[in-house]
Formats: sequence, structure tokens, C-alpha cells
Amino acid sequence: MATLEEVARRARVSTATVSRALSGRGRLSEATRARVRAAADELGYVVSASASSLATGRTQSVGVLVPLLDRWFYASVLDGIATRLAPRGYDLTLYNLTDAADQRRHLFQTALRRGRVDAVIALSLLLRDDEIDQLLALGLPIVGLGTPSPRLATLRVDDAAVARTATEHLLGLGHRRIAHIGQSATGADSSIHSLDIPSLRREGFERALRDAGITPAGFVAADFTIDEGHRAAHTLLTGYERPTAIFAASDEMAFGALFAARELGIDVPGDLSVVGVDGHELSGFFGLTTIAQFPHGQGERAAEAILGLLADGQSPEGTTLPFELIVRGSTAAPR
Amino acid sequence: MATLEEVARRARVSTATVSRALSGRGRLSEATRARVRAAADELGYVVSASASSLATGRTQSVGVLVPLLDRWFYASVLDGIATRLAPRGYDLTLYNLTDAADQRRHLFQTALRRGRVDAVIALSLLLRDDEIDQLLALGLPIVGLGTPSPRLATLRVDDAAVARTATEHLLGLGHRRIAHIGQSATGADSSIHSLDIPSLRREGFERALRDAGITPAGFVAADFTIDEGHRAAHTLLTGYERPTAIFAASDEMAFGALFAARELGIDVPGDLSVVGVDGHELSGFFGLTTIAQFPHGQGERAAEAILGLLADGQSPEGTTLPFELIVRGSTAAPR
DNA sequence: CTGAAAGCGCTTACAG
DNA sequence: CTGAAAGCGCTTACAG
Repeated sequence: MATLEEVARRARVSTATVSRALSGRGRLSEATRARVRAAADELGYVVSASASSLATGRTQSVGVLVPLLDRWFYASVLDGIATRLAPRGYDLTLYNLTDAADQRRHLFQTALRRGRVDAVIALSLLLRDDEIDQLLALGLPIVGLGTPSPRLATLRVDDAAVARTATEHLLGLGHRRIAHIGQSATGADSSIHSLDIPSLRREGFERALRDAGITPAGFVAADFTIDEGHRAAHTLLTGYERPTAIFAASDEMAFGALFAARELGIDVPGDLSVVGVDGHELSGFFGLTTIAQFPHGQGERAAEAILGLLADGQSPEGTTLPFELIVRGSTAAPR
Repeated sequence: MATLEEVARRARVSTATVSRALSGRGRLSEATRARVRAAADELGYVVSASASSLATGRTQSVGVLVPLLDRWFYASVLDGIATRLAPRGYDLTLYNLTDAADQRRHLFQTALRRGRVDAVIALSLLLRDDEIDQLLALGLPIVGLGTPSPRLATLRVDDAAVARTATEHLLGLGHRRIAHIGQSATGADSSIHSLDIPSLRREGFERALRDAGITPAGFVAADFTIDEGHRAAHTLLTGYERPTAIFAASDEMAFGALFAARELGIDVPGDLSVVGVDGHELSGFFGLTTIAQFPHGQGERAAEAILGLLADGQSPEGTTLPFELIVRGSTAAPR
């Protein structure tokens, strides 16, 4: 790889001039600028990331913290982020934040502190207080997306409203025995807080029912996977006093509920209505009524927020993300 | 952030000694090593990535080229890669390779050449010859995963054998009118080659039929999505001389075929058998017979191959990835 | 408008 | 076993 120095020699100018010509910073005569550009092109010169970073303190790279890579929702968000970052010349460094304690420690204490990223986007992460401390101590722009800490500037959907919308849709159809599948991220006994997404949805659900003077017809905790949704729905549907409707806190769990209903010979929507959350790419095929929340767009928004902070320290304007009830064949009035 | 220099001062040694103590390279007395470690811990010192990279030429980071982020298959592979890279202290830099010409050019001519990664993993990418030239010119270890270029060391499933296995499963059940949904990546008229995955699967399918003395009962090109599989299946199932079996080149297309059959009132597997490829996480719920290929494990294998090349230049041992026929309820003998 | 030079924070021969 | 010093390849005040 050619170096700045070689370009300088070829263009018969100093390295300072080459740097200015190529970066566009500082005033130069058009003639020299053109000469330098030509020399750089001929040599196929590209600035060395590490040398440039060392000199400027900037890396042109954004770190993204993701809890689960292989889930449609996160993959979509990530795609949205990548879509916006690339054209602006920012690289994306991916950090998969698992539950493994030593991996988490290494990430916060070492990996992120090596100075490889200029900013951080944190996706729907449950972070401990000391982890947030370490994140903030980096002194970098940070944007959370659905991250349940009031200490992090976060873009979020109003999850209580999401749950209320779904629940009221069912109430509006005339359902009175409505069960919920969801909340298990922190557990009911969580000493942390109830700002995480699953908890907010559960609370929204319960409040909507309470406001209607109705008590929940059941709740089963599940981990936002089809398998778990399937298991949870099976429990609800084989208990006595079967619900006429289920509000699942994610589409994947709702899919599981649909499979469970089919296996049990329960007709949807005749004997059971099901609502999910996400607007999963498959929800249309399943005919699932859902609250769509456009994860790809969320990723784009998060990337734009970070780019704004990076460019002029401007915090994102709005922090509330849109959602939308999409009514399909999985919900109807109870018989 | 504390610097090496500060650690050196605190431990009352030279910066050279600190570097040696922390990296483990070079021989040092246990006493000084301990003293340096203590000083580093007290200051919360972490090596600067850019300074270290500039001095050594190594970045401790692997670039991953992905065509589509929001597809289950790629997301799983990515997760597998991340799983193996993290414990070895390597960062993962994600490059989303779209079809946009200018973005591709920027990636190969600039982004990858900035020296930000020590190695590259390329996932199932269709690369032009000049792009492969540029990739090779980086002089870095490269591992392809299902990448259709003989010029790149690639881990791959024997896709012709995958297709043959699926097809022979259908033949073995007694099917004689078998159609295929797949191949569209390069198009039939591709002047490039037919080493890409969709083409290999199509060829495997056709050869298996030919060996059995049977002609294909149809082929529709589709883009590996549910939507496209749905559309393609609809075409096949509403034509005259409807096939009794469909081999779809991916599970997602097979899901689409199942939805199409259901809409058309065609009983699966009574009137139609469907086989897919991938072992998608949903395939079990759909009762889909499939050829599983374990993308998460593929990602792990690719990461290990790269780590091997990075550590001692050892090329990966085997380059063939496993697959497995999983028979479920979507296939049966024709009526 | 352009250049000489210091500095970013490491690593690694080279000496001793 | 340890240190002084050069060097990695840039950028940016500071001069002129």
C-alpha cells in the first residue's frame, strides 16, 4: 500500500500538503490539489485507518451492541443501521452482547475502551448499572434503541401504548377473556426496574384491561421465541377457562400460539383471536394481526441520530418511534 | 484514557518494559511484570487500538462481507462467526455488500484498503472478477463461505449433492412430476459461471431426474424469499399438469409454496410434497422436510478457518460442510 | 498557499 | 532482564 510520503514525493509537495489536498481541510491552490489527487490516484493511495486515527483521535467507525444476532428483529435493525452508515463512510463494528459474564466484562472494560469506535449504538439491551457507567465513561456519543435505561439517550416505541392498542383492539371486538404471553426479560421479581420492553408491554396490557374493568384471563412468561410462544400458548389453551384471545408480546410468540391452536384443533379466529407485536416479515403470511414497528426504519433512525451527534453534537429531535395496528385474519369477535 | 507512558511512570520502568509486560512478549522478571500489571490495573489502562495497529500492522479485527443482513441464514452465520471471534479478542467489522455499484466500488477500493482488518470472511457473495482481484490484492487471509469463485479458498456444502438428496427423496417416494423453484442469482444466461449456489442446486436437481430417466415437471426462478417462493409455487400449481412435488432451493421459498398450496386448497402432503433447503428455525413448525445445513456451525467453521490462517497460516483442513436430510410431514408418496 | 516539525501512543530491533 | 530510540503513517498548529 502506498503511503502519504510516496504521494508527496510524486506530486513534489510536502506530506502536509498531501494531507490537506486529500482531506479537503485547509486552503490550497486548485493546481496543487489536482496534482496531488492525480498522484494519489496513480498510486492507488488510501489513507491508513490506524495512522489517521492515531493522529486525529477519530476512527470513522461506529460500534453496535446487539443482544441477539439471529433474530429477525435485530437483523432488520442492523440492516437499517448499516444502510445509513455506509454512505457516510462509517464502518460498523459489531459487538454481540451475550449473557456470559466474562465476555461482557471484556467488552465493557477492554474492547470498547481500545478506542476503535467513535460512537456506540446499543440495541434493546438490559445493562447493569456498572455497565452503563462504563459506557458513559467512554465519553462517546451513545444512542440506545429500546434500551431500558433512563441514563441513556434512547429512541423508543411507546411500548405501553403498543400493548394498549393491541389489547383495546381485542376489547373492541368484544373479547373479555384475554390472556398475555410475554415479559420474562427481567422476571417479575426484578429489582432492576420495569422499563424494559417486555415489562412495559405487560403493564400496558394490564392497565388497558383494568381500565375496562376486566381481569386478565392468564399470563405465561415466554422468551420471545416461537418455541416459547408455542409452549406458553399450549399452557393457556389447555387450562380450564380457556381465553378467547391472546395478546403475544412479539410476532414470533404469536406464531407459536397459532401453531399451538392448530395442533389443538382450535379455530383461529373463530375460537381464538391472536395479536402479536413487530410486523414480522412473516406476519402477513400467517394472517396475523399485529402492531408493526418497522425495525429497519428504527435502525436508520438510530444511525441518523448517531451521525448527527458525530457531526455537530446535535441530539436527535424526536425520540419516539412509530407503530401501527395492522388488522388481519387472526382476530375477530368471539363466538 | 491512561497511556503506556503513564503506566511506565507509575511502575518506574520504561515504556518498552510496560509493552513487554502487558503483551507477554519478551522475557521479564516476574517482579517487574507484576509491578507493571498492578500499575496498569490501577490506571485502568487499555492499549490504544490505533497506536498498536500502527506499530504492529495488526488490527485484531476481521472483516465480514455479507450480502443480506436481514435473512435468517446470514444472520445465523454471522452469529456463528461472532461467537468464535469474540473469545479470541478479535473484533468483527461488518460490510454489507449490496448491489449498488458505487457502494461496492467504495468498499473494495477504499474501505477494505484502509487497513482496518487483518482478514476477510466473504459470505455467499457473487463477486465480479475485478472485485476478486482487489480482494486478493489486499494480501490478507480470506475465507469464503459458499462463495462461487474458485480463486477464493471457500468452505462449502456440496450443493449439487444437497439437491440430489432432496430430489432422490422425492423420487424414492414415487414422485414422477417434480418441479423446482430456485436459481435466479446469476440468471440462466449468466456469462459468469455456474458455480453459484442456486445454479448448483438446480443442476443437481436436473441431473438426479435425468439419472432417473425423468424430465422436470417445471421450473420457476425465484429470489429465495417467501414472497417469491409463494409466487413461483402459485404459478406451478395453477398451470396445467400440476406437479406432485416441489423441490424449493431454500426453506423460505418452501414456506411460500406451503402457503400457496394452502390458499389453493391443495393438500400437503396428500396432493403435493414440498422439500426445502436450509433447516430454517421455522421448518419444524411448518412440518417441512428439508436439507439442513447448519448455518451457525458454518459461521463457526469460517471463523475458525480465519483464526487458523491468522495464527499460523494454516489453511483449513476440510472445506466441505455437512448437510442432512430431515424428513417431516410435508413429503409423502403421491396419491 | 505551502512546508518543517512535533506529536498521536504504541512496538521492537539494538545495546548493554 | 531492561532501556533509549527509531519508526509505524498520518495531522495540525506554527511559521513564513
